[in-house]
Amino acid sequence: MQDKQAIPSVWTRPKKKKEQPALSVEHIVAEAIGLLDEEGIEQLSMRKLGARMNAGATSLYRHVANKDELIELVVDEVYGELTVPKVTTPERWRENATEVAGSLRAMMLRHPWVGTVLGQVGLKSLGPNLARLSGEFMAVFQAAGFPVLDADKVMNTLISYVIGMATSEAAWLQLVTRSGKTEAEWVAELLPRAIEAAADRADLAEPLLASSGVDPAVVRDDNFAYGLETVLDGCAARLARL
Amino acid sequence: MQDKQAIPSVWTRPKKKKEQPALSVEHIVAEAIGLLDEEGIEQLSMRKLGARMNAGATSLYRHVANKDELIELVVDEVYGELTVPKVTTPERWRENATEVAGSLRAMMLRHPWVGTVLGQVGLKSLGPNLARLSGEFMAVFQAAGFPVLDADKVMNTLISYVIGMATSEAAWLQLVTRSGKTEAEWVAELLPRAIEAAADRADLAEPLLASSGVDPAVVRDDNFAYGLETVLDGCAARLARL
DNA sequence: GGATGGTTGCGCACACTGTGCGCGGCATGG
DNA sequence: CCATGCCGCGCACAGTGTGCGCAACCATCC
Repeated sequence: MQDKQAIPSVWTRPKKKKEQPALSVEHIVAEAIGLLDEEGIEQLSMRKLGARMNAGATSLYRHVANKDELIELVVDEVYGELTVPKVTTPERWRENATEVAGSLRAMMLRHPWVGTVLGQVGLKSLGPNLARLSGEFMAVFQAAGFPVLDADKVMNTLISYVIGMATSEAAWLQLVTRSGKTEAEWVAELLPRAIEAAADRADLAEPLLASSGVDPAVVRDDNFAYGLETVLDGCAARLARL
Repeated sequence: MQDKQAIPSVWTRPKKKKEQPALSVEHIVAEAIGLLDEEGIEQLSMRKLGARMNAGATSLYRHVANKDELIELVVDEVYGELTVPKVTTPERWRENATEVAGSLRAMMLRHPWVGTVLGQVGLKSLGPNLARLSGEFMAVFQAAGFPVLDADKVMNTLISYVIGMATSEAAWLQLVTRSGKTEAEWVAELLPRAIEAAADRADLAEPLLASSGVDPAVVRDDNFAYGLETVLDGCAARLARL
């Protein structure tokens, strides 16, 4: 146990310093995202994060007020992965909205912990990235012809759908990957039980059977696209009604 | 410190037993919901829950496998508060869907912690109440004329929207109530900062200003209703397109 | 030069968490 | 009457977020 340098003796490397970029908010946030992607939200602890950066747990508190603030930073950072396409022509609002919705969903599936965390960070966060995004996304709907007040509500509607859907998908995905089995194995295992549970209503089993052979990821993609089209149809109806 | 009865002496009430219904799964779940409603999710601990029931923390483990299972039970229990109206006429599917969406949102605002927890309990739960509900809700859309496969997807779309919207509302509500201030005070305080942040895009401030004087709860109700109508319009379009 | 003051990393400690283990009392059934 | 099961509980362990104060560094100024 004496190997811990109680005294920085002469031959102990005085630590060239700066060999590591040391700690910084950006670095901490980046490593936190890495840890979250690899191990999930409930495995993120300040101690573990510190260890991953060859640092003590409490050292992080020099750069981050507390864990909640860290999470706010992390969430805004992943929002930064999203980009809203520049509005080309007003007629293309539907393609633009589809693209934004798709990239938001993709981001939430890439970082499955985001969904579980969104409910906890209130709107108090509204980091710079999210602020920029919502502004750019608003522009899409305004260009489409929605008045500002409507554009705001329509945008929230679409985002709510995507977040709701993707959160549920991500929870499922985390459950699957944590079990070690593949998604297809999981549904194959769950399917007979579900069918049995709905034995009295044979029709309820039909959607399950219909997608029994297909790649579950494709099924999820289709379901998402179906709902997205439905919501966009609703937006279009609103737009037509002026 | 000797007051702890190391030995149950004769004059120590041998505890008439059964004076309390003691511990039971139902009782535990009910108290957990009470604690969650009062203090929020991060304040729920087995020790605190035990104390609230005049019991030790670990006593609960006789009836509940672990905290995660408790939460699954609790979530299914609050799903039990929802009721799906009996299908009257197929034409009334829209009213029926509106009613279900509204009661789901109301439940999630009554129990603001539900949203934060939904992302964590995967579909692994699917307790009896949720199973019953989705079956009954499916029936509404089938009666409306949707084929089974479409009814399933349309239902998921609607639910995703409601959950996404209500989760965000609930997070905001929890933030507000935890601060002690009223919702109106909060927005009044936040408004100038938001307007300043969007100084370069004056039109972005318009939605904020438009609702500056109104009761925030009414604004939220309106926004939810607006999005709900939009989604239902999309469903109607799908139905018309057969 | 040397002193000074601010910044950074860290060890320690505290209050708290979920939960496995085993004890001792209780109710029931033979 | 004893035996068998159940139930509540105290103890203990590993792990958490985080406040406090020390030690080492850096840049600045006398």
